[in-house]
Amino acid sequence: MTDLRRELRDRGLRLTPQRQLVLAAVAELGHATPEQLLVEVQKTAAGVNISTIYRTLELLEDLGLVAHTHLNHGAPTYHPADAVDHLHLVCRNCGSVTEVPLSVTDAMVQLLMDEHQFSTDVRHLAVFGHCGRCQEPQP
Amino acid sequence: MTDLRRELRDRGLRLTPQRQLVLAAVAELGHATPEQLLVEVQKTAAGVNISTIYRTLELLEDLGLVAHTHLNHGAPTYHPADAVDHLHLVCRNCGSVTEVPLSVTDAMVQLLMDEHQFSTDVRHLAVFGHCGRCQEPQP
DNA sequence: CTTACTGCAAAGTGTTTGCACTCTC
DNA sequence: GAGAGTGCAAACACTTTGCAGTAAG
Repeated sequence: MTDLRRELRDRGLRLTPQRQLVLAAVAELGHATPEQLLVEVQKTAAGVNISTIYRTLELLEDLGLVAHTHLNHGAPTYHPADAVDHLHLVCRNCGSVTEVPLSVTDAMVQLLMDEHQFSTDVRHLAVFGHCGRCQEPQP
Repeated sequence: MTDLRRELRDRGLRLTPQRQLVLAAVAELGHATPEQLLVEVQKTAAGVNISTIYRTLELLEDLGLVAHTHLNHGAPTYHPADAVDHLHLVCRNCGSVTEVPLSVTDAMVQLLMDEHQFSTDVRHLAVFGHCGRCQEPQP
């Protein structure tokens, strides 16, 4: 909160109720789409517009306070950047999103760095497949 | 091609020039957006409409002949399903897409299966980060 | 000759932008 | 007060849909 104020001032930007509310909503909801965040924010400030949500999310992402992932082919979902200690498993059958520890990617991340000089941004990693309850019908 | 005809007939569907052309374009272009596929198809058949591209891609994906991946937050890219022997590395800075052997994911895929009963669909895996030429400026 | 398929145009999502007004600093 | 930030409405990019005409079987 005060953290946000400082981050903003350092860039000559301003702290507004909207920005505080969007950041709070991202923290509150876990992973939510812009539309869902709008609904949450409007519980407190009914007049807030969707375009403000988009502009604010872009800003907060720039500041490194939130991150987004594409979990489906619709709208992206946003979550607090510091809560990124998990990987998203998206079931293509039932749509469920499971979170697992990031450590499962360690070997891959290491390989990509060593052999391809590629530094993986784990905050944007979503893995598609089929969850335990929806085991793939043999194709 | 004859393969396509059979696949279609088995479902009571028809082989049309449009469907042949879209499948050929997917094979030709590697990974292309619906819009790019339209342009390619129109080189041969100028009258083809974008909605036919979408409908055909959905059908071909259903038949298991093509697959798609979201490499950026715009349009998805389609590629032949049988050419899926690589993983996409997407640079968030320069936008370049590098292909690396799927084997880099082996350890992760194994872990997800063993510990989370999750079968990974590698055809939809895109990894974001920074390529060798765009090494992440320390945040 | 039946009905799957296509082209067209219109509507639906999700996102961005220009502008005048407002509020933070 | 100066100018960053907001709400609004309109534009944009991508995708889907209803319908009447066309063509594959």
